[in-house]
Amino acid sequence: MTRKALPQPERDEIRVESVLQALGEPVRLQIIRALADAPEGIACGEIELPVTASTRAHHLRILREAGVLSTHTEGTRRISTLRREDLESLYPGLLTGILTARH
Amino acid sequence: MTRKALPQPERDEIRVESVLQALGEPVRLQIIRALADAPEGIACGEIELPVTASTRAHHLRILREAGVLSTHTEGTRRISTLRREDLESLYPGLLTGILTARH
DNA sequence: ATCGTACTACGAAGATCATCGAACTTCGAT
DNA sequence: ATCGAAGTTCGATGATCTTCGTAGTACGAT
Repeated sequence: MTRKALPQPERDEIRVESVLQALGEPVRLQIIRALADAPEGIACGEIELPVTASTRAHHLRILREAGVLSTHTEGTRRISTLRREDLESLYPGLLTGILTARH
Repeated sequence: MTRKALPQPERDEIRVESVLQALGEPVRLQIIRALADAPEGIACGEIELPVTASTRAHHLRILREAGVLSTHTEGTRRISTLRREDLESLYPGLLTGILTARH
């Protein structure tokens, strides 16, 4: 089984603006909440979403390029995980603030 | 001198999604940073921004309707203040996280 | 080697958004 | 009562974004 990480910004390349823009979309917020409940990561197909697979891939790419999540391949699957440490170090409290919100 | 508050959502009507969407825009982030440095509030014309007055008004309205800031009139001027308490209570750490970010 | 699964990349369509100028309102000052 | 300053609203324009279907890639299993 092969394992490969997809390109993503280094911690010091992450910009608030991009992170907030990435998070300010309902579907992507849903993805983040799903990932928060799965520290070991989730395959993108496993997240229940009201959009097609290609749209799903689009949103995951935006989140990854913003630096919000990390993705690596495991066979044909792509496992995504929240970049909790990086986000917490850059914007302490932001993630928690978002995740603890009533929804 | 007349004083009147402009319509804005109650604390329990504020939605994360709207807040994040409001904050995920460069000009609006600039406004928030300016407001954070002025606890007593700022007249919208006093914030240096690379946009015209009407665009400025547009952004302030979005921020107000999202529940991020509060606006009241003072004569012909409109003073805006960050809704720090409400935001801190709803999403603890979020504002601080954003404001302490390198930019 | 062929097949199915999981996912991505591309191009198009429609929706949403930022921006502007022009017209209008409101207030304070002359 | 007229003027100027501060700010808003409206409609239009162009840019950006979400969404989709189709076609394609990569991998594991048969």
